[in-house]
Amino acid sequence: MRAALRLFMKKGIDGTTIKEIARDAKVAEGTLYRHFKSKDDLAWHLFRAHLQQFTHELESIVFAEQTAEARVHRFVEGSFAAYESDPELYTYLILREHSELDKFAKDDTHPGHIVTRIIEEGQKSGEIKAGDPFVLGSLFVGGVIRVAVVKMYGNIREDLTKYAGYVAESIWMMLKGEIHHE
Amino acid sequence: MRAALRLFMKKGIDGTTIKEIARDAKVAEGTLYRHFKSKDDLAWHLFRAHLQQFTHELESIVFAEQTAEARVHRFVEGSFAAYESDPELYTYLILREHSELDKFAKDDTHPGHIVTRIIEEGQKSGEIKAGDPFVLGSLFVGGVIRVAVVKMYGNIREDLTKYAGYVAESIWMMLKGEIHHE
Amino acid sequence: MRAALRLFMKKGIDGTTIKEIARDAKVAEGTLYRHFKSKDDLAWHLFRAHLQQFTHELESIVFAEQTAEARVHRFVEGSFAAYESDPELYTYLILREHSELDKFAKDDTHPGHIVTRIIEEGQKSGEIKAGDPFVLGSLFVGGVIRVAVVKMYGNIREDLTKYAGYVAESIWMMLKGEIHHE
Amino acid sequence: MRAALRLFMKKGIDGTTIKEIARDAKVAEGTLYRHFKSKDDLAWHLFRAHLQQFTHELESIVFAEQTAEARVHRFVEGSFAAYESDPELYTYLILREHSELDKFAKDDTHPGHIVTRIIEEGQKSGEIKAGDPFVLGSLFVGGVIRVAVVKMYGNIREDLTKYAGYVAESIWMMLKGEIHHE
DNA sequence: TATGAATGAGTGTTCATTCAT
DNA sequence: TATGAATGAACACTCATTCAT
Repeated sequence: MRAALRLFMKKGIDGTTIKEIARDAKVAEGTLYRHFKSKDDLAWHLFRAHLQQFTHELESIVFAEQTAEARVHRFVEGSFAAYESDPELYTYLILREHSELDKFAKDDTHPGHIVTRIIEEGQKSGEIKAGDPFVLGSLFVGGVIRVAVVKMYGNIREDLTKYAGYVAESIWMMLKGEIHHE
Repeated sequence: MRAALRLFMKKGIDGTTIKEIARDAKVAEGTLYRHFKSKDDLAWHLFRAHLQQFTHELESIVFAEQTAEARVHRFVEGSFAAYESDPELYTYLILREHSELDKFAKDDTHPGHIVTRIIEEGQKSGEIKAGDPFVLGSLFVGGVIRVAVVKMYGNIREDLTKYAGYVAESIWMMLKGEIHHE
Repeated sequence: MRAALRLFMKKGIDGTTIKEIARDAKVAEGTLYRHFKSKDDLAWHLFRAHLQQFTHELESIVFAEQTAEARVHRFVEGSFAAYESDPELYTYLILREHSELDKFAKDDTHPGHIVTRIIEEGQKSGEIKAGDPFVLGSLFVGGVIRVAVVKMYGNIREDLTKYAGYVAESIWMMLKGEIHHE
Repeated sequence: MRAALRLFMKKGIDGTTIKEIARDAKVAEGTLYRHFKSKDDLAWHLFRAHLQQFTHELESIVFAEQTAEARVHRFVEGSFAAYESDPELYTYLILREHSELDKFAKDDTHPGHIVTRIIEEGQKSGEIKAGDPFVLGSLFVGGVIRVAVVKMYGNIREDLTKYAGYVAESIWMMLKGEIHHE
């Protein structure tokens, strides 16, 4: 629901009332309860459904590639393209990941897993340097997320897709195995 | 206030009630209002005072160094040491930075500024490669933050200080000027 | 709202809680807020709407008469009839005029204005004696109000309408021009 | 307590906090409880003591006179003089008589009793016309009170003592026995 | 099926009162 | 005796949820 998304993003989940969502969505409050068990349920669906879709799309794009380096590029491009295609939605996804949504079980469907897999497979093949995959994965995915956050706060003005290549290369510098000079 | 910190961290600011804080702190609700004008005021003090102190300390450590590379190391070490010295506090600082605290003015005292300065000065001296400092800074600081978040969620178990050198080197690979290939 | 009226009258506005009103009115607290923005809003509506209606009705009855003496009679009759038709309401109107309602703007719609006009017009025509119209008006309206208050406190037991003629004549003795000695 | 009086008058009893009274009186909150059992006790003392003193003084002045007419004059003069000598105090006495003080038992010491006695004795001697003494007394005392209220709200600007003679004569016109033309 | 008025538990906050110092 | 920090019951008000229409 677009209306709920916009409101959740702007004012947080707790800060948004069912009345507001209903008004913006031009339905009655009671009607929302035919579709969602509760407000939390609505927030959870909104979050979960979109995150899942994003993760799956990104997954298929990324793992169509065979080299770790290409995968990193696809991941960054895919993430930035998604953000720019719907900044409202992705802002919500990023910013509400923690905070109010902590009450819901953390689970498996998360882009972090893509990154972990890129790294583990890359390490196995020697393309990516040694080190705890969670640490390396955090550096990777944390950077990508942060770029979006900083853009959202207005310090980055250009379309993120412009930076995708640069960002992917930078991250690759950080990850690549030292031997693979070639 | 330890109790408030723990609760804010666990359940968010809006999700925590004054009654809970008072009970955990073993004082009466009214007593809290002798020290803080409101719940938001409490959250804001908790956030602001500690963030400021952390930023200032980190700043003096980092800029005691002259080379960009050393600065990056100090930044990572300082951040991880701070986190480990009081994970509760830093988890709160990291997790609540966005979301509920948005209602308070975003301002100047933020570790992000340290990173931006490291990068801008490093670019001037040629130690750090060209590129939008906010993009590069986001990659840097986003990675550091994310490592702490992932540790908090349990996927990293070791003391973060153990990883500081590795993380700093990784980030340095990402930032360093290409000329410096030696 | 009957319940609110009764309670406000008995215990004052500040002394009455929303919970009590809701209980007496057999609705939930929240329901009251569908109809009134706040407790003050409820008190204000109760006060204002009724006072206005009373003033307007009294005005048209009084100024249908042409002589000052007849107007005084109509004013007293109208006031006492109103009181007896709904002592609860008028007790509230009289008792809460000052005190808690001071926070609301004092304005134009008030029976005091009727009295002032009766006196000013009566003085112009020579029917009413000279003197500050506000002083004379206070003697007039103060007496009428006080009779109702004393009845409310139980020292007068009969229906006030029985006294209307006597009271009006008494007031007229006080107001009439000295020339009009028959 | 001057401070309490001023505050009670300005903001009502419920609207005034012990903290405010203590601050204005330059004592600690706890100290007030050495002198008064509770806030209501303080209000009650303030009200009762002053009302009693006023009533007693007025009583001795009024009943020093032997004729009803002179007594009416003394009553009005005494009331207006008291008001002007301390408008703050008498405003409090008049305006808070009902409302918040209803919680305290209505009792005997009240200027209304003076008026009732003037009238009953005047009727016995034939100086004052027939009629329910409470009705006549209400017209009398209600007028006097109202003049003070209207002055307080600003519609009468002169010193009330200036009007005392005029007001007393007016009231006397209303009360005097018809035979006593002399 | 859709509505939105009604509900009442729960919120942040206030403040009369107590009591250790 | 005087203080003022601490208390916690009580308040006005909100809002997720229900349910008669």
